[in-house]
Amino acid sequence: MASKKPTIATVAAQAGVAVSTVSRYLNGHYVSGPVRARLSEIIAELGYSRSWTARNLSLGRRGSIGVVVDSSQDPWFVQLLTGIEEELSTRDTSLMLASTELRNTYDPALVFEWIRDRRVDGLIVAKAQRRERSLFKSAAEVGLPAVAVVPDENVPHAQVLRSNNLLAGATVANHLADLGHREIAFAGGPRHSIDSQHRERGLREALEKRGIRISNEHVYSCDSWDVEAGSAFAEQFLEQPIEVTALVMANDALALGFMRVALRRGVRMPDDLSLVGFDGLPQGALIYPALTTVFQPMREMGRVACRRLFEVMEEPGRLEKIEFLMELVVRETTAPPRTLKGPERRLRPVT
Amino acid sequence: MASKKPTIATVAAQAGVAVSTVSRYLNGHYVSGPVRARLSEIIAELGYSRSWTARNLSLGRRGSIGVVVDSSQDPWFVQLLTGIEEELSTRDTSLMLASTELRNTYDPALVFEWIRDRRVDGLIVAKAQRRERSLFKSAAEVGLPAVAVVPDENVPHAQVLRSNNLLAGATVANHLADLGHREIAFAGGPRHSIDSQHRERGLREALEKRGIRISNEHVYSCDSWDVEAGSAFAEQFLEQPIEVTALVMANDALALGFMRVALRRGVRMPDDLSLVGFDGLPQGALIYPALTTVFQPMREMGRVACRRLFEVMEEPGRLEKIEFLMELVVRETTAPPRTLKGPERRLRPVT
DNA sequence: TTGTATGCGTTATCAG
DNA sequence: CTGATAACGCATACAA
Repeated sequence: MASKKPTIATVAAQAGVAVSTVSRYLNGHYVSGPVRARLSEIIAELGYSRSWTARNLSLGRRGSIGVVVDSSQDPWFVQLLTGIEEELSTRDTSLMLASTELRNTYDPALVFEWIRDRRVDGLIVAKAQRRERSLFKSAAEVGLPAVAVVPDENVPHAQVLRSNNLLAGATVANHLADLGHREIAFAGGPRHSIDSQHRERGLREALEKRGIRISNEHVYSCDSWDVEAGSAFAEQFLEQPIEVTALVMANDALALGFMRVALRRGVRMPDDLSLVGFDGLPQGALIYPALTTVFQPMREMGRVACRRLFEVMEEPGRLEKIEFLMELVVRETTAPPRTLKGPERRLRPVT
Repeated sequence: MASKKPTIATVAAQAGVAVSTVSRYLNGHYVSGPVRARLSEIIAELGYSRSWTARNLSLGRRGSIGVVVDSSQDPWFVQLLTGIEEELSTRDTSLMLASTELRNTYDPALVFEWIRDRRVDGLIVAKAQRRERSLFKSAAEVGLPAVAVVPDENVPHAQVLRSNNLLAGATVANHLADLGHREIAFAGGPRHSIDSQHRERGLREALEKRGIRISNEHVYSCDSWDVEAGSAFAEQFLEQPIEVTALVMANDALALGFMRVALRRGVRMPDDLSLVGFDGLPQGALIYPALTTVFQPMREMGRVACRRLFEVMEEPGRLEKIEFLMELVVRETTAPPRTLKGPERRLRPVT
């Protein structure tokens, strides 16, 4: 039973050198060969390891970063988190989580506390919206580095990681056009969402290049980005005969919500309707039929976000924008359209 | 632009008292009324807030706890994490995440480092298995408090949170019996899993009380707990005509995996087969048909795990076992069995 | 290359 | 009730 945890002083005494020498050794600064050897030996023997708290205090840092998101339950976020975790595991840094909607109502108070109290060395904010503006602002005011991952908004005060939604939309367009679809609908997220707009625009423009137009009456929008909104949309959309052969929804969550209702009402995908989402959530692959989607490298984004944050923490540097490409993942909800105009267009509601 | 961040000394000077007095004020110890008032005023005016690093150093703690799990992607874990987060947000404590299977292979090295280096004040280990034994052991050796959340194993050195799987199994039994099922199958998790065994036993015993026996050839087991294993099982199980009217799977992930394959092969639930899982993952409610399950209060367990950990951190206390009840959630995959023995038992594979 | 001295911001101890 | 002062464990100018 070790009497007490050895400190740098214990090691120094044992080795007959000054603590500063040990400190230098620990940090890989100059120490003579013999001393280095002796130290390494003693440290091993003592089972010494330095105190991160003391180190942090001395270095004037907190040793932890803050990660902010609407809800840590979000499957999208979970992927991002894994990336962050991966990067963090090599960095002697812990993380604090803040779900701004932890209790069903938006409450960023905790994050503001972090900023005010300098509780964290940096901030990663996922999917920031307009309401997060003031948060970035106060972070910037106290010189706290921040990176925004796929913010659906202009973020003037932070490093920014984005996906190329325009290209993503185009990818979908080509996929559907290749399959032979010419009647296509788009259901966006909230109207003001830039991401949604980009995905739509990418889709439309690429479609137009191939001579396909999305008529305005086939463009819809949902009030939020979540599964429920997708279901609500489906209830409406499926109320009347389907006039298109493919439906593109602005993200996977919406699409998943749509699918549940559609399946329950007897709409078969891709037979009666091809469906595409965006994001590439693992969930989409676990259901039947598996959802065709455009994959966003969330995990890699998590790693990069973290790395970039550390870069800026070490030396303030310019604000950067980093862009990621999304990649089409064809699964089971897309197929060539069935001969249209037949009298037997199916839509049999479940009793 | 604030010249520098005010420290406790700044406040003390400004108020004309000693730092120790300010410290006492901060910690709610004895200070006279007038001083208290003056201090509160000055602190507000200065925008002072104390340094958590310094505080931690002085108190000899790390200010962060470690949370260990196979994979932080696990939807079950995500629920638990939310509970932990909730509790943590009131506690000036951050968390470190360790996924022991972050890189596809089991590697608990990081956690052992935490323990050796005393990087954390406590440990929450989710779903510990036999392989985590040594981890709890070394934590105990250095006096690091640990709590195990639904370990599938005996854990001698930690606080333990469990669910009553026996009762959960019985709940399912009664539900199915009430619906009129008499031919029931059970597909467990890994053979050595205690949880799986308990769920099975609870099911069997309650069923037997109602005069229903599960024949041994209708008891299966999967190699792991995940979706893929469920799918693999389905491929086998559905190879031959279904001989039961209901199937109970040992958790939701397995059931979800089963469903995907079953649906693709044209097996309809609950028409052709009733299906039940355990855990109550949100995912189960988002698909069609929604999965009937037995809900485990993961989020509350997260909160309790965290609270209990803090209790033990503050004063070592005895090892405790806390038990939670699971609750039947009837959704769409269970219904009365269709008249059996008809010639028209359906099993139409998709081409 | 190494040692000395000081700072990091708090808390706790122990006189007053 | 309040004020010095010593930890807490490490890093880093600066001197040697």
